[in-house]
Amino acid sequence: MKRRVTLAEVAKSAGVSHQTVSNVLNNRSVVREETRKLVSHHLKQSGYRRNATARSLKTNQSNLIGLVVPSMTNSMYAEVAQAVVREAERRGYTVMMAVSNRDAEVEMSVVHTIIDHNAAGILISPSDVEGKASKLIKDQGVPFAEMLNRSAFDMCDVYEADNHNGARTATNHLIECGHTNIGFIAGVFSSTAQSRYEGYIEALKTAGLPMSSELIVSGNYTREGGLLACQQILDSGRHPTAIFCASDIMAYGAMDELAARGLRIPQDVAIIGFDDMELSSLPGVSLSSISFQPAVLACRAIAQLIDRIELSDPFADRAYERVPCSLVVRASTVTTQTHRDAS
Amino acid sequence: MKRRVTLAEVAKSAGVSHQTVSNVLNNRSVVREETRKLVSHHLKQSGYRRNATARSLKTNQSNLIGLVVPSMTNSMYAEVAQAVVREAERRGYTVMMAVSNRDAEVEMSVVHTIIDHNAAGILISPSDVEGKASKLIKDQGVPFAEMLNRSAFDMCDVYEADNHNGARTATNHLIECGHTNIGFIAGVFSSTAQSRYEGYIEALKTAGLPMSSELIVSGNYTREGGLLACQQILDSGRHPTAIFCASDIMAYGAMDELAARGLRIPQDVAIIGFDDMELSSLPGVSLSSISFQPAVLACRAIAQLIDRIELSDPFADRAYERVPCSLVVRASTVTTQTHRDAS
DNA sequence: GTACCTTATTTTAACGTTAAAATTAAGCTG
DNA sequence: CAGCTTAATTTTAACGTTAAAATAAGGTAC
Repeated sequence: MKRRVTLAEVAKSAGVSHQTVSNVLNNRSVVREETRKLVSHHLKQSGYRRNATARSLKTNQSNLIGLVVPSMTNSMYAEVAQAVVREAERRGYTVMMAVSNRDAEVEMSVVHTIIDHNAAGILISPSDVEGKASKLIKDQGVPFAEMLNRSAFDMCDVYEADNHNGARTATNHLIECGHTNIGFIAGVFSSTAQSRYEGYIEALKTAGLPMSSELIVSGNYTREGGLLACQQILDSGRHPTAIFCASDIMAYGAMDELAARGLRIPQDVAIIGFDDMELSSLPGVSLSSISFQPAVLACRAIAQLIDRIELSDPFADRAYERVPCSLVVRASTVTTQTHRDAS
Repeated sequence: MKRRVTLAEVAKSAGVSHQTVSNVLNNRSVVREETRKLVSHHLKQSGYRRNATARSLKTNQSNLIGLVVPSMTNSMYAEVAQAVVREAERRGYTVMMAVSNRDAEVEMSVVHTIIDHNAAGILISPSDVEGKASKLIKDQGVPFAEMLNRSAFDMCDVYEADNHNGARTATNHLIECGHTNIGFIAGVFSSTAQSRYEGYIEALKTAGLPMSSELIVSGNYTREGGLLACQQILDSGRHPTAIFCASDIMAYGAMDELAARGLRIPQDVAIIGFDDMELSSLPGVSLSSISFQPAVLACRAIAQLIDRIELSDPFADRAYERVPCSLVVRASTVTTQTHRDAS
């Protein structure tokens, strides 16, 4: 590990004190123009780079931001992570990334580590509904926001999709297509999963349709989980003609199972997902879904978080953004070619 | 920002010196058992957490690892990132994530930032074939490895797929299916793209098939790029009956275009990709591809990097792992149902 | 000519930790 | 019991930076 050039070394070579060099680096107006030029020259020549660690220790503010997501194999979170990382880069911040794997204990641990590194702010998509991690962050006084999921800790900025209305819209779409026996593949316990469940229930109620617990099975936000849930629903003996999946990923698993049984989509069973992932529009997939642009949401969240960090504006109102969802109809719910990709 | 408990404060409350507390924290054997217990108790009670920044400044070693990838919307890199982040977490490291967006200048900038933060090591999937970033990292004496791509800088650990053989296998598969007019959608300029191109060429040559520059078009590793390249190939007037795409993502774009033109896969045009992404196995997609488990590769790369950091073993041989690729045949190249998913 | 600004720069101290040196206490040896 | 060894602890200094205080030089007012 090669030792890097320090401020003191540059100072010596330029024949000034280290503080003057520091002043030049930080654009303090006290420095005489002539001196500034001299020092700048030596800075450039030496290839000097600020030691972010030392700076962070002294000023007690890093330009590190923590990002905690449940998973990254779900391409929605990958998109979100990319949006966050790039916006952070643009504004001079570096992202410390952590994956909680939907485990509350892991989540606490990574949040601790992030705080240990003196993060200036944290963006979290909480896995633990109780909000222990959020409480911890708040206790440590670190600016933060919740994203795509909400924990019981209800005292920070929240950015989420309008999951309830989205789920209702999806279910209504199936009802409008004439389905009366509609299965639901739910997510794991989380605010988002809960809202989507409630939206589904509300739509059924409003339409006066009966609901059956046998038609509601929980997946675990994976393709495999969707497949298993689909199996269970199909084997329930309730003969569903449509299934609403709380995420596209799980819908893919359901499609696997339907294909394996030789059931046609949508003639035998219609399918609609949630998230409208990139690949749902592939011609061979053509999965109807609920769209809400998570990257845009993430971008807003990180931008606002950095604003808060830099302005340290504790009086700004707590943000609560709930972006609208829109229905994307594709071949998995309607047969007429004309309606395909009516996004 | 709430001030955190410091070592000195714990020392005061326990009635010992700060150094003793430090010794307890670092499990130094000099501490008397009785004292250790006393201090441990006060540590726990105060909720003390090590200040990673201060520690890093003093010891000149952080437990931060930089990860630089070209993109994250490509789910292959998302998988890789997840693998790296989780293995790093497991070993007590935190990942600073950066996206270069395939821009050499951005890449240099993020690498600089990562080094500024005193990263203990860096894992990079270089975008710049010249390897300026790799040279910079090496110059700064930071342990690092290249992954999934190789730059001209040929003096570090490299982990990549056997792209050449993979591409040859893919092309041979098409040839064995009876195709003689085979298009190629290439990647952008990179070692990986180059190797895949060479594998394609070699297969054609070996089979004694003519090659045409009109059948070789470069995409940019996006679905949109694949679509445009496919258009160009189909409009060339060379009537290809099969297309080999240097990545699954681009293959998806090609499939979009084929569907738009009403061409059947594989009857009119067969398609094979590279990377075997998760969703290529969806029943409606069924894209034949070349598989090589990037997450496994990434996991090996990060594990080895951490080993190097911790053992600081400069005498260990430079690693060069080139993992084999395997052919996955699906419905996009063969019609018989029996061969589907013969992974 | 002394007192008092203003401007540019330097000196000192501090952030929280660890390494190294110094101190203290206790035990042993001949 | 002087002299030495060992064990446990404390003191000092340092990592590279920035904040705050101190200094120096030059100008202005009366």
